[in-house]
Amino acid sequence: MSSTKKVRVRFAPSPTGGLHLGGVRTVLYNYLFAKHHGGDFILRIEDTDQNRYMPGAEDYIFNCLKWTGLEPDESPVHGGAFGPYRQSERKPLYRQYAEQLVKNGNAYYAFDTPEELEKMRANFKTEQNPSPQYDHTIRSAMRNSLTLPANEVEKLLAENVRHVIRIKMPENETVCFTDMIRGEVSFNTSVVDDKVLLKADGMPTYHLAVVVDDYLMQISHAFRGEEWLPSAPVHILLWKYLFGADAMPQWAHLPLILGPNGKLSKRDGAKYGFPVFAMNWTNPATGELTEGFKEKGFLPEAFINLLAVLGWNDGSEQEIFTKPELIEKFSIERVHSGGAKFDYEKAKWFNHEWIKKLQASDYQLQVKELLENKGIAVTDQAQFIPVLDLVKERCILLPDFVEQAGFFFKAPEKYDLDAIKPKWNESKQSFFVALIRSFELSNTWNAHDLETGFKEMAAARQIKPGELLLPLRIMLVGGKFGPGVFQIAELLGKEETVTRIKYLLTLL
RNA sequence: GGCCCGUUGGUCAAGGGGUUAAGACGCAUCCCUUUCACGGAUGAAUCACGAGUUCGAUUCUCGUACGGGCUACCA
Repeated sequence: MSSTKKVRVRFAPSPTGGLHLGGVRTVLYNYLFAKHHGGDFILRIEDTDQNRYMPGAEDYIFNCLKWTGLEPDESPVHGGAFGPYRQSERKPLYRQYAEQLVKNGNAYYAFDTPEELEKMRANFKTEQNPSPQYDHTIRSAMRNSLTLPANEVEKLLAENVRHVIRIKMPENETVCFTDMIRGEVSFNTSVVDDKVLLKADGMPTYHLAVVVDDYLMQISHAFRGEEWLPSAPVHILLWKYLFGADAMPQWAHLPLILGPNGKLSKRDGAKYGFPVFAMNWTNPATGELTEGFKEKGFLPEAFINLLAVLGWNDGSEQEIFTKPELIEKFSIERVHSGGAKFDYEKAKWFNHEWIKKLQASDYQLQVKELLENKGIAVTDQAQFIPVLDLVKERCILLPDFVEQAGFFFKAPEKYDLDAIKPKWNESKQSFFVALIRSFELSNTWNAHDLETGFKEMAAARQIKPGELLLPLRIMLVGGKFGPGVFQIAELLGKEETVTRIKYLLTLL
């Protein structure tokens, strides 16, 4: 391992839609690795396929990075010395590398039309080989610079006939490399096809672009999803042909995050009721909305934490990690090689832990907005933080605060009267009338004194406090939930407490 | 079909030739709490299978099965 080289890693999404769990985790691992080693985290936009380009997707990606706090050091918006960071803006760069490969005999021009390719696939398709590839067994039957006479190739090129450049995969060679997560991985070149490197529109494919840009941007370590493993031999060979194997970054292929049935898809989210994208994403073409973790009520700290330990752990029993702790402890070698099924129940547990761990002031703004959206105005700012602190252990997702804290700022709309009525009687009625009186007369107002006074009154009337506590709770809260009833009364204030008791008495 | 990767409780996982095979989520029971939670305790539940190597395999090797990924002028 050459440790002299500065650590530079990149996340290279294509702006084709929302950013899902796996993508964010790849960002996270890149980010953590870079920061751990004092290196740079680069974001490169891989927009070489104009057919799949989705307006808004690039801004969306940056918004997700901002929300998660995983901001790059270099990117199309952050700048940097290795730009441009959008592959579409680098288009003129790639052709020379492809041509160099042709010149050296490692690639060739192919003039086959889409129709001809389709025909080839249909012709060679058999039961044993349902998806024939453009490989060493088939390229001799196609129209390319390997089969056509040199003068005709020149003529076609001169006439600007649409063509691509394909890599010429060697026959029966073994390509192997050491993956930082899975160790030695090897392939036989005979079974990998002659991938297109430069498309007919002059844009590079991923295969060429990733190698050229990783080289030009001096990437030291390349992390990507396991789905790229089968095309790794193409990239390894390209590195060897173009820049030398020594210059090649170290690879790590991250395990996939699985849904209930295989690779996690946004469909799984819709089907099983959990988010798959980091933030809400609306497909501009269809208007279809896919829910995000942010809007579902996850804290970014929790989101990062749960993603980090989905496929990685530090060997200890620790599960809750702050970002600085992750940066300190992360190592790519401790990432598992096996895929992990995403467990939404555990994800919620992480969020719950973080709601408890963080200060209420850290997320008060989000909660206030949630309340206001439900028509609950927070007028008393001084009470707001104490209220949140009082109820936060009951909240798993941010929207839970609406139910748990809402009644402090707006009287309940519904009361669980059925919980009181069956056992209601005259003596209880008169107790509460007296309680109102004593509350009105009291000149202190804190939970402890309230409770003492309440219990003394109950004892004097020979009623068990337990018989009275639940009714009082319903009067103040509306239902059988929430913190200690006298703590609620304290925060509610004398006036509001009395008002609510009086109102409920009229309903009983 | 071919190729590649993987496989420890339902899920995330530690461990890695000899262990009572950690821990967490979830689930169940109990304690605390005159609500709901939080917290605490306990419990059920795991090394895919078959060969080999070995005094001894969950751990190493090879097969098999199963799961997943890839197989586009998509990334």
